[in-house]
Amino acid sequence: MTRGEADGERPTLEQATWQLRHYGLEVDPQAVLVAVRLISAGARVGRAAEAHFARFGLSTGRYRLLSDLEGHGGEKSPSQLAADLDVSRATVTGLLDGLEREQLIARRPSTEDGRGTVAVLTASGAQRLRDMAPEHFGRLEAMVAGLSTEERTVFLDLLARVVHGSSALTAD
Amino acid sequence: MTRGEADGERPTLEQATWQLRHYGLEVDPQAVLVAVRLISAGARVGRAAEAHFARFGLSTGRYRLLSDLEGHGGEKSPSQLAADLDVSRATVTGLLDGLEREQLIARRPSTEDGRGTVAVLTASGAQRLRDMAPEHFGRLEAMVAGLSTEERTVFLDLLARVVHGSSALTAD
DNA sequence: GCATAGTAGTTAGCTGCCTAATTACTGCTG
DNA sequence: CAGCAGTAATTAGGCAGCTAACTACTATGC
Repeated sequence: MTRGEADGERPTLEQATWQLRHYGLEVDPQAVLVAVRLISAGARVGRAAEAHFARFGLSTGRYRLLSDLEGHGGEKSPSQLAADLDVSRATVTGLLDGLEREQLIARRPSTEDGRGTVAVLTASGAQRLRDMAPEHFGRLEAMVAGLSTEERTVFLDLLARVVHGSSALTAD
Repeated sequence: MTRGEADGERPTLEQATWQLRHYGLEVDPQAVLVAVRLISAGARVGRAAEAHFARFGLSTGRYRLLSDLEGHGGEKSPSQLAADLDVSRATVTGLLDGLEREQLIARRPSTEDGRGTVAVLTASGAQRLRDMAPEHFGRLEAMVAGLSTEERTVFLDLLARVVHGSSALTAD
């Protein structure tokens, strides 16, 4: 291993510069680095969290669903869940299938809407969340432990501004 | 819609604080926010890039593979690709299958190793990359256009430090 | 009050990622 | 040089996301 640094350093500025020159583009290589490394860092932190979920038989999607349900009194319709988790209704159906199989949630027909269903957090589901919480949040905190409070504030601001910039593009 | 801000602002500090109190944890809510919003921002920017790839019949994985191939003289073994893209060899097999079907790459048996194969970027593959490059990099640049050069430098530094913090956890 | 448009949830089928197992070959070691 | 550990690529099977299409029901508008 000649590589001294982990690969939060990839691609390098040189690689980005080469690439842009190769295509003959007048784009700031540093800007490209910011975008690409943000994607990669997010995925990396996400995978680190996912690894912990897996020990409790959950995935990121399942965890987010349970957690969202808990923060909402333990009951919510699949459509609402899809909207709040920013995934499709079909995905929610799949997540609920898995969670129902393990009895972490239950499905009840809606009393108000004949088409509707309500996902209900079961006692096991709530317990599962409680079991994994300390280590989960501890791990998240550990990942950003290298940043001071001030740096975290700056980071959140910069993140928000990049997200804002990307929304403009997404809103096609 | 009462929501004035896009959802780079979710979860909110209040939500994180509530959750940590609910579980009785002594964890800094701001630290949790940083981790969670980083994951979400990375995914969002990634999806924005993916939307452009889709117009050219590619996915993020396929694009990364083609691009990596191009940066390496157009030839590489699947194992090497898996290592460099940080995915499993099985995933590379799947990506190559798709790319080969569209003739963007070709597979050749390795001359040195009887077990081995070499993925070769075809002329169409190189052309595809050239076709999408201007808009792709333009979009990446646009997403970070809200940050000054100094802010980008700070951002890259902070990102690297969070990645470093997460590596410690991943290296179980 | 009945036809039609819209919405809730599911299903089917795609991609991309994973791990585990399989097959084919290399290379070391006694 | 025979055997065996290791590596290359694929295959099989799983999950999570997607879109599109379908069913069942609601709500609206003549």
